[in-house]
Amino acid sequence: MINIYMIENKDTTESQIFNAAREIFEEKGLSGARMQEIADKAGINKSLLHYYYRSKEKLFHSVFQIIFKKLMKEFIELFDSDDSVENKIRNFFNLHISILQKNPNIPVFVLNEINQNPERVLKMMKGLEVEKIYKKLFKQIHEGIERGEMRQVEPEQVLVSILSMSIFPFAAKEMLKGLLNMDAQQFNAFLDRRKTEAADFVINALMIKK
Amino acid sequence: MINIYMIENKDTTESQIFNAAREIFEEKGLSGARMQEIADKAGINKSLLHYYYRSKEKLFHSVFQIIFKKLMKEFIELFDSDDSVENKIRNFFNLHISILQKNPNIPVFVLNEINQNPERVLKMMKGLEVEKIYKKLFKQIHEGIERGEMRQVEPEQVLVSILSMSIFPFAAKEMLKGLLNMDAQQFNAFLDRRKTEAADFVINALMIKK
DNA sequence: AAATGATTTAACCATTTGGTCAAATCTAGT
DNA sequence: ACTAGATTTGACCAAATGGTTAAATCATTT
Repeated sequence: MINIYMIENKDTTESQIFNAAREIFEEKGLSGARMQEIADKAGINKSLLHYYYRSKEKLFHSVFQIIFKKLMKEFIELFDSDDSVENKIRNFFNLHISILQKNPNIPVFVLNEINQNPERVLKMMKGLEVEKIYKKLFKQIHEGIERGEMRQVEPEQVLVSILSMSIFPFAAKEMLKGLLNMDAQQFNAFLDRRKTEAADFVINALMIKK
Repeated sequence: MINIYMIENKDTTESQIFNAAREIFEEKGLSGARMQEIADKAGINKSLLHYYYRSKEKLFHSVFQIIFKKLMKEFIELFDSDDSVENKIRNFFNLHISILQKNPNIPVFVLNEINQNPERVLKMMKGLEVEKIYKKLFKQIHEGIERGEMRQVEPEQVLVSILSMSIFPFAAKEMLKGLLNMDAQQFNAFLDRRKTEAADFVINALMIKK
């Protein structure tokens, strides 16, 4: 079976299949994707898909699992550090928006599948130490409030706001482009500015100014 | 439970079909929905679907159009008023989160379809006066900045942040429940608190305190 | 080069699915 | 009651789709 480090290896048939499947599934979702289309994109016979991954469901599961776990690991690494809250927020928006600019389809893909099949995702999350995403951050926020440096906020709300502000613009990309009347280039520049603007926004919402 | 997204006349066959289609499409999306399933839910024959709506695509289009336009109208009404920025923000989170609590599937449904078929959505938006969503709000923010009451923010970023913070929690609902270890009831209470917490958050991010 | 096991292909298959059609039934106007 | 038009049904169809299978080909070992 494929693992996270094999995605890059473009030589093997298995990774060719995997990468083709990843592209198609990201674009069209589970029910929208066609096995024939994946085979075509991988440049192989449809039977070969079933030779490596016995069914569409299994192929999808491998693809989804790897993308989802990678995403979660990024969140965890960033928020589980001993860095200051302010630095975590700045680094998060910077890094995370940059990653999604290169993989703009991931948010809708993941959100859609989560809604379609919550059990799968919940099971996956149990395998990861997801509480690492917020454990330290929440403690830091509580301390900040006690010290009188931060407003009386609910840490869960802050975390959700941070995730919202970085993920949603990608999920709603096409709508926002239409709404704000931007072309692809302008929207990309908007996202570049957002890396610091969103961080400033959150920090100002959080901190009590002197 | 009756809410504004249901079409008024519940008696006619057409509205029965429409409501069944709305439920199934919201849950499973265009490619995931089955005409037979919609017919079953409407309590009618599958042929009747094709009698009223000639094809799956046409049925989907009617459903999507109505949901999307209603959604946009809400945004417009709220932001196009002469209310203060602060009131607009408070009213928006209050009203919008309440509506989505009753229709929690709409965000993923709409976001997914927007990504699948951006042209359809863009065409729809041209029919509405979408610029009304931000025209007055942006002017108010610019004035607030000039008066020294608001930080030097980019109005577009603020609008996107507001939309993110209210819509994303619904799109990511199942993931957030898993992440924060909440059951349905706890998550609903979380959303209730969010109506004011999110508004406070944005207002604090925006305003310069004395 | 023969044998063996892994990989790849082409031809099929069964089911699902969106859609059609002609007949039946119901409704309203005369 | 009769007719015309709208509504509803059940039987059917063609295409699409996920999946299977047996045979062919390739690579490796002996």
